[in-house]
Amino acid sequence: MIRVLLADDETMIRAGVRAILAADPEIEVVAEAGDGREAIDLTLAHRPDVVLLDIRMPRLDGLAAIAELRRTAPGTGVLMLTTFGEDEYIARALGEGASGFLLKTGDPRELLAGIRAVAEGAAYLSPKVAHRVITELTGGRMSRTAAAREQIADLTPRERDVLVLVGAGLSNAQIARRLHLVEGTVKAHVSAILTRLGARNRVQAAILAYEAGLVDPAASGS
Amino acid sequence: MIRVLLADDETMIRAGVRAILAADPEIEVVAEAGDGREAIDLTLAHRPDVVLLDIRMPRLDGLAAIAELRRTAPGTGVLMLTTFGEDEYIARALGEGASGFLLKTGDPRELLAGIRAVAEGAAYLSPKVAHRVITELTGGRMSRTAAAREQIADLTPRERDVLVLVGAGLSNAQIARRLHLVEGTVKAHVSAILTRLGARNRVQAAILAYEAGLVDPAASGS
DNA sequence: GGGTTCCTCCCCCGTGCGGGGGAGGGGGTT
DNA sequence: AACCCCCTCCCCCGCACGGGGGAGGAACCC
Repeated sequence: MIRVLLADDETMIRAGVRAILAADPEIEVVAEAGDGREAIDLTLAHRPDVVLLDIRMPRLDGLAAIAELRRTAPGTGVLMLTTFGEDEYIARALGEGASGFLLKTGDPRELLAGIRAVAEGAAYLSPKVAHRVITELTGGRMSRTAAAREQIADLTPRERDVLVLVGAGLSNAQIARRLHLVEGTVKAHVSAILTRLGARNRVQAAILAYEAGLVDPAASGS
Repeated sequence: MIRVLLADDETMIRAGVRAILAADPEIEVVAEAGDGREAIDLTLAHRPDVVLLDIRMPRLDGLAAIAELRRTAPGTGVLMLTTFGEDEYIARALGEGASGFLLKTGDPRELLAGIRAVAEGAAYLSPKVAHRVITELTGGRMSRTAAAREQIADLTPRERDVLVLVGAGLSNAQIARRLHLVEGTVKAHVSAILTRLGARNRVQAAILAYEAGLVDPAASGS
């Protein structure tokens, strides 16, 4: 028997999910919450196997609730419920410790499959977002990264050297010392970089470098 | 009916998987391959819904096979089979386009659940590796992101507003117009941001904002 | 009431940034 | 040979940036 807690501020959604889950004899909804705070309290009281968590909720939103749930009830699986188009939260939610993602627009069978998977400790991503999420997670931000890489590809090698250091937050003088150049030369390179990348200032160039994966984050501090 | 292709160089594994899948009336093993090359040829010939792919195989290993499968048979779901301890391949396999991961030491029900999930287009990660993989994937930048988030957390709300625009590459004057402020006020905020974040210039602040997920990439161009 | 923090705005001032243009040498291609 | 691109360095110049310090009003807490 899989015990489920259902947290969503929209009662219609709760009713729908409850109806779907009622059809499965192995799944039992033990409690329902209307906001994040309540979801945490009821989780501690009922100790469900899986918490279905809406991302947007009053008082304490789903994203913040995950972190607290992972601390206070580490054995409980967290499955996020989301509306199509809220992709930007997915990576963060997974980072906070969510085990899966379901689209509210998805097939009822996905809901059951997702709950089963999470109850066993597995991770489950809803079909329509699975590929996007994986490429985003593994790629760093693949869609943007691709564009950034293309732009950076037609920089000269030396310009890329300079761009890396720009991306680390170094001044032209610091870059000059690092590359054994005169500051004027660095300025010339930076100007060339800006025009080639279509960036208006070094901050935008730095962001592009960062998106393309040129920046070694460990070096950002030095 | 879910059509499955089974690719593994060890016949014992194939026999075991076949036995498990035989118990499920909805799943049919349409072909078996002993190496990666064969797996690709048979996939093109039989067009299965899901390919179960061992990571280590002769001729063409599983990792290389994924990439080719994604190109030649994009509609086919790829589910990796792995022995415990091969974690380092997981991230790369997912990056290549695999939809899931199963441990050979796992419960038979995981195998069935994973195949069903992947057949529907969802992603499935085996229980014992799910958490590690997610933390590793998000962790690539999560470790830094966590630090960046903490630093940014103790900015005032208004300072975060400014930082977002700094991260988009806007000048102080542009930020002032956007926020209906005088440029001097923006400069005061930026100065405060730099000292609080320990950044030496706005580029480093922008990188921190970017790492913390504050920057909306769509806005970077304006 | 006094205290704090935040937000807003003001001053001055030094310097780093970014655009303009030019110039020389080296390494390619045609 | 002539050509083009890359890398290096030089000049000037205007402006944006970043640090310093101060100040008033609003909101909060003790």
